[in-house]
Amino acid sequence: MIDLVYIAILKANRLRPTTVRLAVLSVMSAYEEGTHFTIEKICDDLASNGVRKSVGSVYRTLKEFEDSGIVIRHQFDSIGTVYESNTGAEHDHTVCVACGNITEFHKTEFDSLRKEVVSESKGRLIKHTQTLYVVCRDCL
Amino acid sequence: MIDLVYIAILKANRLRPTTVRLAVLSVMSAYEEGTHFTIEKICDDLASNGVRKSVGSVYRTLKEFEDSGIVIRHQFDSIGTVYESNTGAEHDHTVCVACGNITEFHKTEFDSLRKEVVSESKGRLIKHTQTLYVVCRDCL
DNA sequence: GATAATAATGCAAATCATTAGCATTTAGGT
DNA sequence: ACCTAAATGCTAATGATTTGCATTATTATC
Repeated sequence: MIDLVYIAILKANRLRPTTVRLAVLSVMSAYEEGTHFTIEKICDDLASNGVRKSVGSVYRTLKEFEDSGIVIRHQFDSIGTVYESNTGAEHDHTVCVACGNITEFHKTEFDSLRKEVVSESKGRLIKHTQTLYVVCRDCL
Repeated sequence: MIDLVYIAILKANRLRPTTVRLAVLSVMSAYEEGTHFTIEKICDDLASNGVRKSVGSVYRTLKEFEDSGIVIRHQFDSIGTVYESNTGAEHDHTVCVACGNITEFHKTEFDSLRKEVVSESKGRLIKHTQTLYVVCRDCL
């Protein structure tokens, strides 16, 4: 069963392997790596697969996944809340203000600059967000 | 009248100098530069000054100010929506996850890195946001 | 300065995304 | 299989923000 992988993921996070959670993991796994998706998209995809689950449960599930680090939640201006699978790879985002397309980038130079800023203020860095709002190549 | 300055600001943005707008500009001007404030704070301060205005009007006013570039709106994780007067000076933010204190910083090196990222993807940069979530010196 | 045309305001209802309560169902250990 | 704890569905509640509309204020015109 393919579900074994999902069950393992859930167990690793002390979450019981229930139908909602397995189904959400399943539709998520069909997305390309780096895909950003909404709660609504998950619900639609569940429905397309003939899985009828309540919106409330999907909200709860995504929140549990966020708490467990299985997904990361983002809030982008004029886009709203989106999620992505957490690959563990740090990255920032570009959002096209014309088409809404979201991409990721990573430049290590940013990290050292951020460390500088935080050490100058004598604080401790917990996390960061950086988003570049652009008009992408295709929309230009 | 001190109001002359506010009237000028509003006229420059094709906004009629009405009591709500003047009052909001007035309470905003009492804040230190770099202060981040909420709608609720504005409403409270209006009330403290004996100015009774509807919440709806304050929302409308702040949106108009945002559209005009008089203020900038931000959405921070676990803090929500805050505004600040737009001084025209580009900057990013640090938010203390313990006390909620918001500070600003600017490092030009970030700007050139961002330009690099955008030019590599052949897009055009419209704006950006960068927020460092920290535990500040005082909270450590 | 009075007046007509236009914009702004207050108020309450509507909206939107998200959360919570509670009765019912399901999973895990024994 | 059985019991306890957790998960689910459903609906109502929430909180922040927006909107419709009747009333009031501002501006441009005479």
